[in-house]
Amino acid sequence: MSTSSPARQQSEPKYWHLKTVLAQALDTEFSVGQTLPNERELAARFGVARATLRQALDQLELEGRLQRRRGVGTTVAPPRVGVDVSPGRHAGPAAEGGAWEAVDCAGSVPAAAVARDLGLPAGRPVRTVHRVLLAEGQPVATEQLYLSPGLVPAPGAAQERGPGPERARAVLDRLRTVPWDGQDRAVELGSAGAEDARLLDRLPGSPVLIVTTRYTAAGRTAAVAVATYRADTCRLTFGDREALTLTAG
Amino acid sequence: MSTSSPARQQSEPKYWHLKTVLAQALDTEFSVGQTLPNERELAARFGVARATLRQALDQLELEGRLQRRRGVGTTVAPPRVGVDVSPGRHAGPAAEGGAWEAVDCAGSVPAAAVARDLGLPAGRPVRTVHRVLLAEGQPVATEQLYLSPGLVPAPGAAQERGPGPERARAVLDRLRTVPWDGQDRAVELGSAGAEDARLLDRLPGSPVLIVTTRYTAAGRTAAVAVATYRADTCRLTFGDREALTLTAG
DNA sequence: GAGTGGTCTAGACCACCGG
DNA sequence: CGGTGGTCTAGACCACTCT
Repeated sequence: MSTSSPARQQSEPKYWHLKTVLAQALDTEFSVGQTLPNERELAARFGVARATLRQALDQLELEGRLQRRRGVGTTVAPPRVGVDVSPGRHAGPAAEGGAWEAVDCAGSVPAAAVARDLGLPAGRPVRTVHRVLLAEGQPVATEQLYLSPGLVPAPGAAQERGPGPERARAVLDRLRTVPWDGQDRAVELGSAGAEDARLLDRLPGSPVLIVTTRYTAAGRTAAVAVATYRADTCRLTFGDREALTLTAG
Repeated sequence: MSTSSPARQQSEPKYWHLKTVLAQALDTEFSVGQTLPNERELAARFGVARATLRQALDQLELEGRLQRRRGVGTTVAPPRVGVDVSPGRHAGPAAEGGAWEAVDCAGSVPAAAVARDLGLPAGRPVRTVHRVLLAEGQPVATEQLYLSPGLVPAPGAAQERGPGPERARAVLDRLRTVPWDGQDRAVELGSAGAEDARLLDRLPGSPVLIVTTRYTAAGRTAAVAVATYRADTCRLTFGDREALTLTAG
């Protein structure tokens, strides 16, 4: 890192250098949860425009090192929480650990790609279970579980009238009786929609990890789960590494 | 989308609405590979400042719908390519599909977290194999494979003198003879460092998916791979879904 | 109401790519 | 060289949270 090294690349952006300096400061001069000086003061201290400082903060937030809340301030984020997303051989969508909390069950129109996976025409509503994953008391993921028609019997009048969470749990119970063949998963980067952002206590457009799981039963895709994880606070784990199973790490 | 809907949320940001409009235009009026009007013209056309337009484009690029190249322009991106990252029971780090290309083998200092996984003191260099994953002719991921000392014998003088790729392949060959117990993986969001960005043909700071794999042999972590995937162009798949195995999907 | 981060503007200049 | 996206500025106002 000596400045005397010859023929360095031309013009390192200010925000990049700023990010490096800030990252080092976070390691040495701040502790988790501590509040940083406000953006206007930081910008002045470093002699840059606020927009430039924000570019550096944006990246640090993306890497999960900072947490910003409007009206409150910027704090040093704790290490990302590990969330186990292992396939688990013949487990169905309702067989996850106990941290998922059923929210509601209703009909909704899946995205075109999901409808295709289910072998249905686009635009048609299907029974959908909505769940939220809590880690350390905070919601870190939301999931929409789209069910193939006829997978579970139509709900009785009793459950249909009940409150949302109760209806959802009733459907999940029935899903446990389905003989599942297997599943496959995909992870990609996305940005939170308005609804997901609200549930995750983030701003719309925040980066999220989207996990799409296809569950197969009787030789075809019978359910598709689209889970949206906060990218700033979550690390998805596959395998037996230290992940939150019941209590937090 | 009717504006007459009552009690909508207060003040939708301009860039958010802009993103929605652009996303729809991409679906209906543009085809993959097509070049969009330049940013100054788009901003003028929508009656916003260029910075605001760029905020919308940033999100669309994050979602993998656009591809921007300095000095060239903004084009409509093809669908993300699926990359299989399935664990594969007792496979070692050298047992992947044929798309990985060995680049070099040298000594390097792993990050503190990696050193801890390997049971080594921080700051100590270890033998490291560097690989690049090509998909459709383009590099989409880079990987540093950190090896526990003593895992493979010191290289003979012949390989030590050879060019980088040859040295790397020689080490990978030796790794295939190691009896591996298993592995576990974690996926998280990060931003590309200067070196990774160069190899992936991206700007520093670009969002990447970081896959950390720990390989165990003889009951302990004997190798750690840190792979960096372009988040804009890659979808990581676990399972038997349509992923690129030999040729592209 | 005071203070924070989020949005937005209208410019300027720079780095890079292609012809 | 001209045109593109990338960086940067110095402001302004807004939405939100807390007191």
